[in-house]
Parts: sequence; structure tokens; C-alpha cells
Amino acid sequence: MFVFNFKEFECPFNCFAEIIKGKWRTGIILSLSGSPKRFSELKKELAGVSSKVLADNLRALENGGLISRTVFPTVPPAVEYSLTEQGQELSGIMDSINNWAGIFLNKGEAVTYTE
Amino acid sequence: MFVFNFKEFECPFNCFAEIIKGKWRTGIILSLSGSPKRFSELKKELAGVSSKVLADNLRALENGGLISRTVFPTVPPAVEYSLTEQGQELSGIMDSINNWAGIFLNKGEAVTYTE
DNA sequence: CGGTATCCTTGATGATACTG
DNA sequence: CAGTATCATCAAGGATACCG
Repeated sequence: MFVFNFKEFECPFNCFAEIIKGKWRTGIILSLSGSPKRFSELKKELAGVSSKVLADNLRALENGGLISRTVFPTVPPAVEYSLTEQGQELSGIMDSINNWAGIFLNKGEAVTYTE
Repeated sequence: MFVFNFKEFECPFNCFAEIIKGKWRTGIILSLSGSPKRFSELKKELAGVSSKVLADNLRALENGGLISRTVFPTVPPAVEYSLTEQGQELSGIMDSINNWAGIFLNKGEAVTYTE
């Protein structure tokens, strides 16, 4: 699998777009902003994601320095994912986004589309 | 073509993800945040986009209330796209994103934008 | 438990041609 | 000028099977 290096972008916004790209990465960041989680916990929380796709995206975010992966050498193995410092800053940005979109959605109720 | 209604999302972040979805919508918003632009100007600025894809995305953003489309009944026809009030608020959010990503790209050091 | 390895589907994008 | 109509392409995502 090809993992793009986020840091190779010239344009900051293209970099951001790559980071949150696809159907699952935003959910991963949001979930980990609550607390560190194990692979199976993430898979349960992100209802519908397959192991392959979840692993692919976790690898991309880890490679980009936004999350970190800690292996506990127990039997059976336990792996914990958490946000790095940069990942936590990103989750702050996502809070702003969440606020804006929340307001946007409420304004939407005032709009009447008569069809 | 199917145009999703942004306002139908429950989750604000999914709503935002849908709004900026794909390769071109962020560029459209950023371009229009500078000044209103005509179809051909946008196409020139977003190097590589096809008429079809540009039109599809403009339609989606217009439908979502983020940009507005004004037709001047001249010959040949002139059409101007601009941000709505909600679109301008979104571009403010995108500025925050741009700042964060700029810092991220410089590995955590403060970025100074001297203009 | 936490993944990989394959194969397949699907939808966004791109190329090209055409039009009021 | 500002699109629409078709068709082709390609990578993200999903299904399933398997493994240390």
C-alpha cells in the first residue's frame, strides 16, 4: 500500500485535505481525541469499517505523525493508538469545524426549499 | 447527477466533509474568497479541472447555499459565482485550517506570514 | 487480538464531443 | 461563454479468507 507523506505538500490546505481524506480518518481523530483506543475498540466505534481499511488509515496517520501506535507484548497482543501532540492540535481545529458546521446545520432549518 | 443536500447530515463534521469533498471544492471556495469569479476564470485558476467536474461541484456548492450564481443576460452569456454569507464564514474556518497546516508543515515551528 | 493478502465494486474524476 | 452528454479510468473502499 502506498502511504503519502503529508509533509511533502506545498499547499497547507492540500496537506490538510490529504490528512483527513476519505471516509474514516476524521472519525479516527475524533475518537482518539476522547481517549487512546485499541484496534478493536476503534473498529467497533467506527461502525462498518473493515480491518483492512482501518489498518490502512491508521498506518497513514501514524506515518504522518498524527497518531502513535504502542504495542504491549502480552498474549494475546494489545495495541493502543493515541494522538500525538500534533494530532491533538488537529483535533482542536476540528472542534472549530464542528462548531461552524453545527451553526450551518441549524441555519439550514430556517431555509425552506419549496419543491 | 446526484446532488447531496449538505443539511441532511446529523453529524456536523460529516456535513463539513461532504462540503469540501473531492479534489476541487476547497480550491473553489478559496478562489471565490478572493473575489467573485466567472466560470472561465475559475476553470483557468483551478488548473486541470474539466468543465464537467467544475460544473458538478459548483452546482453542489450552490445547492448547499455556500456559493451563489448570477447570470448576466448578455451575449455571449456571463455567469458570476460568489460566496454567500455562509460561504464566507466557511472560508474563515479554512483560514484557521491553513494556519494549522502551515505550522504542521514546518514541523511545529511558528510560521510567519509576512505580506 | 490485530492485523495481511486478494479480489471485486463503485463513484469521483478525466477525455472528448457537442450546444444554446 | 458556459455549460451538457457520454464514455473511460482509476483508486478508495468493501468482502472474504487467512495468519502469528
